[in-house]
Amino acid sequence: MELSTSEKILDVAQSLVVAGGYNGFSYADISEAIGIRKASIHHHFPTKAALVSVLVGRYVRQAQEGLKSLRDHVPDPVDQLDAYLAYWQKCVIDSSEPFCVCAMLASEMQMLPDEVARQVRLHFQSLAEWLASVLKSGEEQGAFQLDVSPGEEAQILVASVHGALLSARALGDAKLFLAILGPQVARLRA
Amino acid sequence: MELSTSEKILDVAQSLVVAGGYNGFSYADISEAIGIRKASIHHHFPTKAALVSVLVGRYVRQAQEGLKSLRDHVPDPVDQLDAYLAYWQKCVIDSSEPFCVCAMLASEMQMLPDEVARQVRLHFQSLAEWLASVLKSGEEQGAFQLDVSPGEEAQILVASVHGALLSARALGDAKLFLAILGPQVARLRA
DNA sequence: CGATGCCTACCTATTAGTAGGAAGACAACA
DNA sequence: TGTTGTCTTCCTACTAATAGGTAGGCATCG
Repeated sequence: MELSTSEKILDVAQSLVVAGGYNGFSYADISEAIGIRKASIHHHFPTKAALVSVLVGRYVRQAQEGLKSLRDHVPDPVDQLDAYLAYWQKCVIDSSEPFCVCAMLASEMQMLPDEVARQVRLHFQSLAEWLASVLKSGEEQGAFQLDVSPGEEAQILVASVHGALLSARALGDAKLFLAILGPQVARLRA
Repeated sequence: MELSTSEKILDVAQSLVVAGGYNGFSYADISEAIGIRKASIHHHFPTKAALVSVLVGRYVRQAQEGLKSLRDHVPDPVDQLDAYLAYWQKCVIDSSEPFCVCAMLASEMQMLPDEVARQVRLHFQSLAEWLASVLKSGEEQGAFQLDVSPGEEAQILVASVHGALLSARALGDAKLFLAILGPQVARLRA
């Protein structure tokens, strides 16, 4: 089935945000990409702030669903963590989405519309919570051995993932992502 | 002594880049901040690309000088690493420069002028090299115990530092930086 | 003198956003 | 059945503000 126009707009806008952030794209860019007039985009999303807010909302929801289904369908916490990292590794390798929308926006935090900033903050929190719960389960099963609390270890992982995405992008070296995260998860293993 | 106009321009532009990236500021912003006309800025820096290139060049040079003098004046590799992290911790805590210029620009890599992208890439490389040499010295002295090679461990640290800066910014929590980096350097200690 | 620093005044392209209309889909209804 | 009326989608055409950048003039200083 064909994608609806508003979904096409969101898809294009998302890849533009990933590429250049909130100030790195315009309605004209989207217009050109999907063959529609600028005014038609305003019909679907009255302001840029509203567009990005819907976009981030969708992204956060999809991420939460993905992480939740990972916890539900993959039994082993070690495999859950591996699957999460494999997702990003794939994104980086095939350049389909070589950066996290919320990480991108977090770097521009100070100039984001309030609502978007709030959403980004919540995403960082819920991601850390998910990782903390995975690490805690793994620790209880004796599969992980943590130096600090699951919550603190989760914050380290969140930072490592985003930092590794950034390094890979900066150096144009997709393999760098796993080179950084590999040792980081290896040391968690009991 | 008074700062020269071009240094004032660079200072303001740098804090604007840190806040919002390459596309997050304009000549008008600088003009307003230092009380000078837009055209006068063009007199000092003919194009925005040239301005940012000079700005990044200055930043990279200062960083290299700082790191070099740290290696020269601080004997212990462990103290060298601590001093490097203390520098960023201070920047984050007092909000003087809560993010790395090159990390900010790295996130926008795909839309940067070629010359600036090159400079950012080089900064990431030289930072990793410095950290690798510090880690190697520390390992040889028995002060560090590394799981992987100094080079790989350095890439992990670069990613951790930038990721921690990003998390601290995203959550608006300055203490998060050290909460992430503390355990990371602790595990390196023999 | 010439170079430097800063100015006024201007330019063109692009920005986000608006007003109002045409075309089609889809009911409700006589 | 045809005929409304409304809703959605997209359009042309426009706006005011801002973007980066240019031309040329006026002081000042070595």
